[in-house]
Amino acid sequence: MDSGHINLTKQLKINRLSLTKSRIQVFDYLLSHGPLTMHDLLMGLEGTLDRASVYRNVKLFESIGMLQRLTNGFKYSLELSDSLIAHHHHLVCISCGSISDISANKLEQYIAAISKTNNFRPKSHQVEVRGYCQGCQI
Amino acid sequence: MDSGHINLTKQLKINRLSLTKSRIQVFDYLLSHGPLTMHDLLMGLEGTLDRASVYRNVKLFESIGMLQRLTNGFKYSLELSDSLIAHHHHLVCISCGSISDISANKLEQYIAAISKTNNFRPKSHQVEVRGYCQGCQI
DNA sequence: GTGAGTGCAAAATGTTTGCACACAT
DNA sequence: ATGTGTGCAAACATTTTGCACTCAC
Repeated sequence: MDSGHINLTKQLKINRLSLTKSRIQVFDYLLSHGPLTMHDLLMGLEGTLDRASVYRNVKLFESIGMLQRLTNGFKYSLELSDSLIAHHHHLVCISCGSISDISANKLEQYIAAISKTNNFRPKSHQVEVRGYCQGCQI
Repeated sequence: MDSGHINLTKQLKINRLSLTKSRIQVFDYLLSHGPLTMHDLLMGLEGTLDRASVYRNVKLFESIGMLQRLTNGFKYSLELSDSLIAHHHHLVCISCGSISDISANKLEQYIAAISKTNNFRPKSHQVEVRGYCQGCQI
């Protein structure tokens, strides 16, 4: 899907970086799979792409703000940033490590309201809820 | 200071874990040095404590909810969690760097509600709003 | 006394780097 | 054409594990 690469192409162009096959592959994989561990990303691209290239491009995407890293215990997950996908927050399972996205409009409203009450002009915010996912509540 | 270990002792007892010298050392180090990288923690305890024990106890503290890992730029930091220090959130000014505490009951309630809707059992959460404080909104 | 916790050293994992070749512009 | 990006393999860093010994209860 070329249409899906518009953002990638644009971001790379802005930063005077080449649009390469590797970068498209990493981007596509991130786009089609939610928050991913580096391990999963490496596995998903194994055989197609060298580990070093995955690391290099993840780092590069991070440095130009296309990608964010969510830490979770000793592990972390990767996902495209808000500028590329809809703004959302996270439910992090402290048992199995899975991370789910949640969109919570009311939460946004409350944050806006609280900020206003405190004469604060919000620019960005981050909400992370840690606990047990459905499968880990045995 | 034995008084500082009351919480540690209690938490360990609740979880039927031993109060050991290593655990006291890790706890004390976290208590006296705010958010820390794992590397800093290891360095700080080097010579006193084996790396493996630090990892094991950090993991253990985390598993019983005494310790939280925070995203700090692209690294992670460790710090004692809300169960040991007063729960609150932050308004971080990206201009002057000032940080205000906020307590937001509605936010707490809403986070609980969202979790329920998602069949998620929350244990802790973290909210950070970044923006401009009153004095910096010129 | 006994099981949980520790240090040690080695293994397993995860990440980075140097270099020669290949590809995007 | 030429400088950027890549694969490969080795170096380096981080985290985990097995085992025998020690300590907390």
